[in-house]
Amino acid sequence: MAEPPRTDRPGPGTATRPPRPTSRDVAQAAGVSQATVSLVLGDKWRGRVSERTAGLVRNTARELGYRPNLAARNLRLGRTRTALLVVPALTHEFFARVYTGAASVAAEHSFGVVLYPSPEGVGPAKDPFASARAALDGVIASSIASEALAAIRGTDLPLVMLDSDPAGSGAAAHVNLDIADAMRQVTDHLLGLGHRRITHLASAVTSWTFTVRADTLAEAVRGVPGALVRTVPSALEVHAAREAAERALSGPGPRPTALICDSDVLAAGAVKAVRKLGLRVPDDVSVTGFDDLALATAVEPELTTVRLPAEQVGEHGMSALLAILDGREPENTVLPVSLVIRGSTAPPPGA
Amino acid sequence: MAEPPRTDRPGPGTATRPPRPTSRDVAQAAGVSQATVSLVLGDKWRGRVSERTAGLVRNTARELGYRPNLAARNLRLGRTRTALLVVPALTHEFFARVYTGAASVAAEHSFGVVLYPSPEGVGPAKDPFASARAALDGVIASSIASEALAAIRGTDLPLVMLDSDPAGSGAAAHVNLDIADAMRQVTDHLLGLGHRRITHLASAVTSWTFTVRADTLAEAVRGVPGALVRTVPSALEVHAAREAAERALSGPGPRPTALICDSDVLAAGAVKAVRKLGLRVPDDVSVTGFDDLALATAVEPELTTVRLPAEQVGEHGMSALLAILDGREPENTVLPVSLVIRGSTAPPPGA
DNA sequence: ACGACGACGTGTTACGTATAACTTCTGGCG
DNA sequence: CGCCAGAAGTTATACGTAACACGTCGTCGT
Repeated sequence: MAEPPRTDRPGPGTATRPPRPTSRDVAQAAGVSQATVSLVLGDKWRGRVSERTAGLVRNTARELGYRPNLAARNLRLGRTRTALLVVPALTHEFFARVYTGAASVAAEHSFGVVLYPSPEGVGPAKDPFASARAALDGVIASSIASEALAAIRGTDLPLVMLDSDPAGSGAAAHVNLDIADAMRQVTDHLLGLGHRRITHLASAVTSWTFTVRADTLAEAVRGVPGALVRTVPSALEVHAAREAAERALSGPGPRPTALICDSDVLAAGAVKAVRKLGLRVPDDVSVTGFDDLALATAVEPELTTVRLPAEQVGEHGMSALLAILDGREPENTVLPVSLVIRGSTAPPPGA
Repeated sequence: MAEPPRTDRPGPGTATRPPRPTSRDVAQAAGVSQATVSLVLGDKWRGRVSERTAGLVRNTARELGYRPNLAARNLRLGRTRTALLVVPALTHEFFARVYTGAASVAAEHSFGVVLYPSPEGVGPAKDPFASARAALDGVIASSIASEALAAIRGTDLPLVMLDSDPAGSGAAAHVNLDIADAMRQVTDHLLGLGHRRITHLASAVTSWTFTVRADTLAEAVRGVPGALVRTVPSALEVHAAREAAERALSGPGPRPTALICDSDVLAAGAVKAVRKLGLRVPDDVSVTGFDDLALATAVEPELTTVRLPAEQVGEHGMSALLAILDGREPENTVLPVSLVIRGSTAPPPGA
């Protein structure tokens, strides 16, 4: 049924639009000078313009439907009150939430946020600015390819990095999640339940946040007698994860009793794999996720996972950028995370 | 464990930035006039500037790291190559995908897309432009509150509406999904399996797309002997949906054998409700979704649902806007949808 | 030999705003 | 009466770019 899109043509449509009124038009209509209009509308008229004139100007502006020309203002002021947010993909709920947080703080300060969805992973992402058709005051970047990072550096725009390596990034500020602590909590939880054979279903893309997880996990089990960790990489997609998890569970050697997944998406795939092999979660195999997406409570059993405060990441990132633009000292923040224990983890069978 | 965020202060940080080079700086360095630089870099020099000079200018520009000042260009040209996309919330995968589609078409034409996440449902959303700190060429709006619509009309910016009532919206173009056809396919599928007692788990927000679904469903079962449809509204959230579905399944009268949900999110909640009552999907109760989100294949059983081409909605919307801005006639499009049959539907028990 | 024409550029202007610097007027005070 | 201070505006300018309308050659046709 590959029915083609139906299309038809509407009426005349393109009406000729009258030119937008400028501040000079308002001035003329109100019988004052353009400068006065600018003063009044810019709220800088205290002691410079009489109350009566100010009111007159404001009314005239409203009647004419005056809206200031942003391009002209930006040119005059040399800043745009606009920040660029660079993320791998908006369809990942985590990044959508980061955007939401950043945009809400921005709005409070009359700032805007434009997005540059850098192609996932190592994709081109050569130049965020070829595509970002806006004048920018600063950049907030998350999980970004190094070529893109270089392009940003070349612009000498202030840069805030999110959830990425704090060392040598050249960023003016960092907002990080306490990923190491998160992984430690997950590991402690599983070890405490009695699990010893653990498989780490990891993201195939290697960025700082994922590297830290693997390293922390390795370190956390060191010295625990009998503990054994294996790592299996997977693309961040349910069915890729299902296949990877299936291989991990049915491979040679003793079957793992717990799967630590780098994302709730991977965990959902892992759950499907367990079921497909005729086993049950959490009775036979425990599964943990990461992120606490909406997905985590939509699947069954609901996922034990790490709640990452995505909105806060965006909020703090934007705040840091605003501080920099204000000439203030930005704060490097490390946000705490929390383990949310739900139904996908339990003691291993026979414990 | 409400551990507060740790913060610390980085080094000096705010280095004094050298002023960005302008086209005049490039001109001086290359020993030509600013006009020539503008011609060369604007690719309008064919037959006006010698090949050699053009090359010289381009090299000098690159060496100085020249990037044109967008604000100045926008002021001069009177357009910004920027569109505003108004959506309820980016954290809904559907809208994130609409954005992605719109942004990709925009990028091909050196356009940018800025977002205005209008508070969901009837929220304030008074003025998309108070928050949209960008100069705009046009607006694309989806599922928008009527106050916001009025604010947009007041700006005489060209408006393209997505998935909304084609009648009397004042939009210059519409991109719609064939929602009625979608609901007809769902209904036919379930009726064909033998279902007669059907509950419609509907969205509590009443926008065009949801109204059409209810109307179409009512019409589709008309004349089918014994067919009975009830409607239960719910917020677009898994747990709200679970509770609504639970009430629907355990209420008085004969239990429905099928749940038609207005969203995969609602369907996921419905599945949980069925399970909680000790019943099975699809053996005891069939469940259908809408949207075909990632969620649809993450839950078990995988959802029978309607695939909505979200990216295409965004793409067509942006194309229509570009057409309008070009002075061409925009196309009003109705995109076809398709029913995806997976594991959440089956014949009713005892059929 | 002379005018015309093409090739190659340049001078100049306007876009709409914010603001520094200047003018004008009124009243008050010595 | 003379002068100054403040109130209330206005004039003028710059931000960086794009593009229109000219200039200035050298060459070619007749």
